[in-house]
Amino acid sequence: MLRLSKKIEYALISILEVEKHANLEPVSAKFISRRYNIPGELLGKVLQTLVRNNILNSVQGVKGGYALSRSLGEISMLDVMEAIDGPVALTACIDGDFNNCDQYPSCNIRVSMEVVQNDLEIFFAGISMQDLKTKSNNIFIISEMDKLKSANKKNLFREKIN
Amino acid sequence: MLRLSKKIEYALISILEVEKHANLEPVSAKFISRRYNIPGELLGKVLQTLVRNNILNSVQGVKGGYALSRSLGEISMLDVMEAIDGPVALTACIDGDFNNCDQYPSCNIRVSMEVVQNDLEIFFAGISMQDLKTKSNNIFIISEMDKLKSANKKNLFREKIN
DNA sequence: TTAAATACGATAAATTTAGTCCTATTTATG
DNA sequence: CATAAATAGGACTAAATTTATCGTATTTAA
Ligand code: SF4
Ligand code: SF4
Repeated sequence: MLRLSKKIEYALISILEVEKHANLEPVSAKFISRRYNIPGELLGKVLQTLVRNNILNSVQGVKGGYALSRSLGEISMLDVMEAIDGPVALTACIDGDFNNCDQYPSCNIRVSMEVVQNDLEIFFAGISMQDLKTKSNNIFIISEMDKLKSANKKNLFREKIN
Repeated sequence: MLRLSKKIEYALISILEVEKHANLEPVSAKFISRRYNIPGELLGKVLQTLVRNNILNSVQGVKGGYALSRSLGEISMLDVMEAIDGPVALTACIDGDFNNCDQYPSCNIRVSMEVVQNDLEIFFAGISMQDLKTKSNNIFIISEMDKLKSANKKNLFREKIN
C-alpha cells in the first residue's frame, strides 16, 4: 500500500548520483546501473523519461550521459513521481476515468478523497531532492513526532470557506 | 501511483455508511453491497477484516450485520489502510524485506525514504473518518493552497538533532 | 427447521509493474 | 571513415499484485 514503484526509486537514486558528478563528465546509464545494481535497459528508459520531463539533460554519443537540468532544490519528489508514473491520483475518478468506477453514482467519499489528494500533492511537492540528499545520513527523531503530528493536523481539512 | 486500493475505498465507504445507522439495526454486507454496487463476497471480506482490526463490531445470524466499534473521530485513515492492506510501506526495505532489494547495499535514498515514510504516516494518521464525513460536501479552496504549502513544508525534514 | 447472515480459506481472473529484446541514431576517437 | 560507446524508444514477455469468485462452515432470529 502506497509503495513507490521501482522506477521511481531508480529515478530518485539516479538524480542524487547525477548531482554528485555535477562539474564532471555526464554520467552514463551503464555507470549508474553497475554502481547501484539496477537493470540497465530499464534504467535507460527511466533516465530517458526524466530527460523528456526536463529533469535531466542528456548528451548522446560516445562520451555521452546525463546531467541535471536544474538544481536539486528545484526538483520535488512530486515532479519525479509524475514524470515517471504520470499524474498522482489517489482514486480512479481523480484520474479521469470515473465512468470506469461502479461506485461513482453513489460514492460517499469522492469529494473528500479530492481533498486528501490535494493535501498529498502538497506533501510531496514540499519535499525536494535537496531535502533527500541532506537527510540521507540523518535520523528522524521519533520523540518529535507528536509535535509534528499536531502541527500537521491543523493544516489538513481546513474549515469550510464560502 | 499512490492509488488507494479498491478494498480501501470499499472500507472507507462502508465505515461512513455504517455510521449513518448508528442508532438503528446493524447494517448487513448485502445492504452496503447493493447500495454502493460493490461485489458482495469481496465486501464481506473487507468488513470481516475491519472487525478483526477492531474498527467494526459484527453480529452474526439472521438480523446480523456491522456497527462501529468506536466513533468516526477515533478512526484514522491510516487505521483503515493498515487494517486492510497491512503496514503502509513506501519501500520494500521499510516493509522488512531488504534482502529482497538488489539496491540495498548501495542505496542512497533508504534513510530519507524512512523520513518520508514517517511523515506520510503522520499525514494519514491526522485524517479521521469524521473529517471525511464532514468534508464530503465541501470544496477545497485552491487559492488557500499556498499558505498550506509553506506551513506544511516547515514540518517536513526537520533539522538534524543529535 | 429454515433462511439470512457472518467467517474464512482457496482459487481464478484481471490488471499493473518489472524487466527484456531489438533496432535506430548520435558522436568521440583511432 | 570505420568503430564502438552511448542515448532513444517501440514491442514484447515475465512476474507480481490486485480484484473478484467459489465453496463451505457457523451463527442465530423467526
Ligand atoms: S467514485 Fe468513489 S469509489 Fe469511485 S474512484 Fe472515485 S472515490 Fe473511488
Ligand atoms: S534499499 Fe533503497 S532501493 Fe531498496 S527498497 Fe530500500 S529504499 Fe528502495
